[in-house]
Amino acid sequence: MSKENENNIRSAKAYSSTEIEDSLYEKWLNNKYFHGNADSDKTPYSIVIPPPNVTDVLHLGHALNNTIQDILIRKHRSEGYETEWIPGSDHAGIATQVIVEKQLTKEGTTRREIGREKFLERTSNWANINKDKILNQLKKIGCSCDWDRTRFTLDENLSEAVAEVFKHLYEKGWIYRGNRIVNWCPSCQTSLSDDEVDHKTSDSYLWYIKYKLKGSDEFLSVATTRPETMLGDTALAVSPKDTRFKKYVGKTVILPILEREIPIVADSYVDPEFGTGVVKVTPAHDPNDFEIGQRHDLEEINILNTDGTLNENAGKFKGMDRFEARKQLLEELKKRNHLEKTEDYELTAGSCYRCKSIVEPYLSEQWFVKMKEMAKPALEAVKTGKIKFHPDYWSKTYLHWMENIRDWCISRQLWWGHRIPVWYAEDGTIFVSANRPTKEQSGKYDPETLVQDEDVLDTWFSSWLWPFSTMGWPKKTSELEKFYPTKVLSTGSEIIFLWVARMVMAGYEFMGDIPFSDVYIHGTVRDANGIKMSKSLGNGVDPLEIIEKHGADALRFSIVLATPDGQDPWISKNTFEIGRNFVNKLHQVSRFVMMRLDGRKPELNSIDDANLVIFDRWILSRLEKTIQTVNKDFNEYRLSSAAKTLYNFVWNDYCAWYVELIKPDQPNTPIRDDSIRVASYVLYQILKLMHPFIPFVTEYTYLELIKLTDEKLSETISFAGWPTTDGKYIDDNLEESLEQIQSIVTAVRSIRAELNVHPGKRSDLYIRVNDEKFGELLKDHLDYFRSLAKVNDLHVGTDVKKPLTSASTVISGAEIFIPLEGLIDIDLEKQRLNKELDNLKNLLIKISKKLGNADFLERAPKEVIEKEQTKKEDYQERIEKINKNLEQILGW
RNA sequence: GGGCAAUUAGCUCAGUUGGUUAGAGCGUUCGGUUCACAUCCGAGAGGUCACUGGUUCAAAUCCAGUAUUGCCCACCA
Repeated sequence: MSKENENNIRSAKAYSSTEIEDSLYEKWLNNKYFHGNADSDKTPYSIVIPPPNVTDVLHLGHALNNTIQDILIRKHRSEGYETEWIPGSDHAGIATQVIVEKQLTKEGTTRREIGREKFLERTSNWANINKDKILNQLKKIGCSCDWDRTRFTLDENLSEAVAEVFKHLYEKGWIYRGNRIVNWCPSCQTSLSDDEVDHKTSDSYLWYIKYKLKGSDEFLSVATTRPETMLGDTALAVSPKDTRFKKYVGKTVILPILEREIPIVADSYVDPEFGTGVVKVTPAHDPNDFEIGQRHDLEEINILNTDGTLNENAGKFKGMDRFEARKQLLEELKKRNHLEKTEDYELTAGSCYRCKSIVEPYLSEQWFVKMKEMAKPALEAVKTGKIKFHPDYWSKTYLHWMENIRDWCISRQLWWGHRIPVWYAEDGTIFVSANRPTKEQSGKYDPETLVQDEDVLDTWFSSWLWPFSTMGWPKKTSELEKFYPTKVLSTGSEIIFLWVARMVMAGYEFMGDIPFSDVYIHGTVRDANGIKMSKSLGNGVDPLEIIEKHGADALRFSIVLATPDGQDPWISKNTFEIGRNFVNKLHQVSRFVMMRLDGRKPELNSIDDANLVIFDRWILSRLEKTIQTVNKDFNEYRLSSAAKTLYNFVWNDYCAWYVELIKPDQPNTPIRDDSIRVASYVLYQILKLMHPFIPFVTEYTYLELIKLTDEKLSETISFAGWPTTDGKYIDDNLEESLEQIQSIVTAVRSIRAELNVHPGKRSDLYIRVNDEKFGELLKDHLDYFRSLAKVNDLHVGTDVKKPLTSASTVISGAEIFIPLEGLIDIDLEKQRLNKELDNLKNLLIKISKKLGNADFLERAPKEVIEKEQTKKEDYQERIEKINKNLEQILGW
């Protein structure tokens, strides 16, 4: 061992992540380990990142999601796949624009004042700064993305893809312009998709308004939650089955205040049970009324301006804000005796997911995409298992939505985004083109007179192309050839519809193939009280703070461990201690093993197993089982389980038992050759297995370890390979034997602790075994567990006699005596034995009952009965022995 | 209203084809200056597996219902 290396290993008692992580990451970048080669012969394994919004600073949800992706990528990189993880970010239309507009408001100006061009420039600058911040945060976490292929949804090529897709769908007749009721946010001045509207209940009223029948003194009463919309009423509707109102259908009523004549129609939408059984129909301001209007050919009267004030159709209420107008209108109705009554009512109203304003259903001209046809193959893909959800139950959610899919409103009244590639001539003729059409394209129209649509496309209209637009589509690139389709998409459940489903549709429509075969849905990160973490609530934990304090490895490992498969993790700040402690533990045991090689060469790639003792073989058996379990967990996307499996193997099997077992009983003696070789071999496998989870400490340790060997090994653990297993060392009998030894050690420790024997004090140990074979096993390996049980002289055999004053305990197959002259409190010892006795007696009663049941004996499988029989005998035997020991105590 | 999930120790969770003395980590109690690690080591206490029925020789595990919680979807003027 070199002096420098020795110093490295021996210094730094506790692991210090901060000194190590940044420099390792830089090295990885400089060596381009993360770059996927599109011309490689290796099997591809690719992932596209769910692009974080440029408005987001990294929160724990990102940390979790990106750690998951990095684990999958790193694992497959180790396995020898050509991995490609494409990073990037999303321009996040509304969210970004709202932030910049807020800044403008503070500065006393508005976007309209500074103009489109300036506004976009400013927004773009802001987005670029934030974008870099976010991507750097991903680097801090250790994400092994291919930064050479970093993308942004507004990149030139991605914009080209958007325009191409728009054109393709338009020409296919699947994009159309329609008059539809959209959700309008008067504050953001934009339409919102259904998914962007939050529905919240609040205490409100149900107002009953009386409409006078024309040419009669009769009135029809109508219940409404939004009285101001009556200004846009163009009909009343009743149920066709409602006998009460049959006679009125076809007649007209006089709309109060505006005195407009409107018809009474019959429509099955109306529920006779609700309210008065008569509905006011406002086609321009309610989606259901709009449909009634379509069926009955009713006029659509819009009474609102885009900012939520009332327009000229509102008569004297013109110019008033919608809520003020409601107040005044109600006054007026009351005055004119048209308000019959007012009831308390729990109202559900839509609010803008961003600014929380109450959303207005609003009639406007928007662009839509027909979805029904595209949904068909996407539906099949999940039904037939071509695309699998993990956990599987999310596929139900997906299918349910797909089966009831509705057309997608893709226009947004914003400036920040992909401008709709549509140009209008004065007579309304439409040209679809990203740039101003040329003379050849525009035919008889002068291109200079064409005007581009003012609106931009929904943010998701670029996101849904992400799996292939990031790879260069519509160009035919080698990246597409190599890395499409990707393997897995990892995301939260909240965007299964918004994003996942649409990507599947786009994949089929534009690539003719699925975009990914697996969808991994992870939980939503919650705080210690189960509340969803969010910036606005201020209950978020900053990942960077955790990294600074405990290291990225600790953050990664903790959060994966804390996230149950398919469920929401509850995270508090000390959640991360588990990872920090574990990383330190691994670091400590690595130091120990490397030090205790004492200059000998480790064996890393294979193990000479000629002279191995039981403990060596045991840890190899455990190792192989661990590899198998971890592989299985990975196949099922059970990352939390994989982490837990590794945690237990490293901490319990390796550190607590194996490393303790191989420590010589005498100080300053080298560990026996074969055991330290096995220890270093297993350590090496551990590093490889753990690397996807905790990349930094494992790389650091790996680099230290390979300095000690002459074996030709990769310069980075990234390409060191994934541990293989052929089950060669798996030996259940041997594991069972070791468990017996462990239970003896534990039993001895337990007695000593309960009798308050000082941990440093050694004592003799007598073990009376039932059969000689077990005795031989113990005798053969005395030295190796002597120190664990603090034993001086050890007596093992079938005929060992119990020393006069000794504590005793009984385990399966053996009786254990510890002579403790003068140290034993007789009452305490009696208590101890009686407790054990009671426990066993209860078990015996239960099992006797079971074995006394004729049905059980008749119907249960033979093995089960035999097993129970053996257990019963074991309990009986132990009871007898304890009884004897108790009797003996009485003789003291 | 519809759908999906969850309910196991004080807390966070395992328990994958029914047979375990129902486990882990944290917390808690007791004891520890052993030359890898106090970010540690050893030992202990702590559970009618939400409730009620059913299926079965056998249920934390399967079925039905109830309750509570969370999420998603749709929303009745």
